[in-house]
Amino acid sequence: MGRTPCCEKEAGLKKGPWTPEEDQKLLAFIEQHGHGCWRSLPAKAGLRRCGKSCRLRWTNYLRPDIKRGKFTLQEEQTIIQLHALLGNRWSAIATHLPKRTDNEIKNYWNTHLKKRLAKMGIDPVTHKPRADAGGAGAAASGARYRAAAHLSHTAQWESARLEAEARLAREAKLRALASPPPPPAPAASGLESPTSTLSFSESALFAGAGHDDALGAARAPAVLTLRSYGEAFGEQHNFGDDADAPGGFLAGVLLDCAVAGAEQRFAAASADASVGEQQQEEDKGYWSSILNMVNSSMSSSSSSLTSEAVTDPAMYLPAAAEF
DNA sequence: AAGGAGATCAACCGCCGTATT
DNA sequence: AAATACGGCGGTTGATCTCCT
Repeated sequence: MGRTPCCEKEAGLKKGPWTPEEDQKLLAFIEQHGHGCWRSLPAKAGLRRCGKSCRLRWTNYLRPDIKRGKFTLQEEQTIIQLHALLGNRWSAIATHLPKRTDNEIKNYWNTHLKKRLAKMGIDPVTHKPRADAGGAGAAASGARYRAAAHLSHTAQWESARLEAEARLAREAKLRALASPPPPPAPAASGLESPTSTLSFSESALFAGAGHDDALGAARAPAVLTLRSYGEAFGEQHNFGDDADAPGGFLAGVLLDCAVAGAEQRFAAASADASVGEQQQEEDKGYWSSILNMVNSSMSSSSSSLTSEAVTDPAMYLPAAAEF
């Protein structure tokens, strides 16, 4: 009954940090044979490790397509936005950050971003200004609370959509394996995602931006979030009145948090002489870039993001601080 | 220079959903 | 249908590094 017995509990397996020799063995084996079944890999590669440990070492460290080092501002923004949408679903967030591992993103969130948001008076879990923060937080508008009330619903909506995307992708892959490949699709028709609210032209942007099609499609919701920033900004300023539009409310919360947090932080910084000028400049640049994204999408369209807006690389660059 | 505190991050642990027998 | 393995995920830990006193 069942599969062959697992030998994972086998005694004498090594734990702890990997040595360069072990890395070399694992790399050499995978380069030559691929990883195949992780369970049987250690024995074949001559490693006294469990398969799980090998898989982890490969996916988090040895894989050649891993980018290491400091996170860029754009990456930070993406993480914050996606965390607001998806919560602690690090693997889902990692699919939108090419070459970053879920473990790295999780670590970065826990050691940097979470603290930074908390310091700014934003609850890193709800992405709302903390009730006990006072100041700008206490002065939150009715719209902010209205937005908060919809947060859960919106996140669930987006989460369900992402799951549907994944399911459809799996099914498509299975179909592709079972039948000969279709002729190349026309450049811009008939490829709309059945679940995404993103137009093909928007999805295609990623595919044409140096990523493969699958990755481009996977990143599409990130664009959705950026567009939502624009929608929310319009909503907050009476540009639109579609209160039930998915994404808009959530983005409203984020934008509101960003502004309130920045205001509060700057006020605190002014009062507290211990906060250095450099830190203030960093914060200004950080939050103004978020606002810049909003403005970029606003200027191209008040209700939706055009392809021109997204293809403009300047949209992802830090804006000059104009506080 | 030394020691303590805090920050960082690689790796482990335990759980869960899916695949396999 | 049930039992079991496998792969993946998120939470947590602990060794190491860096900064501060």
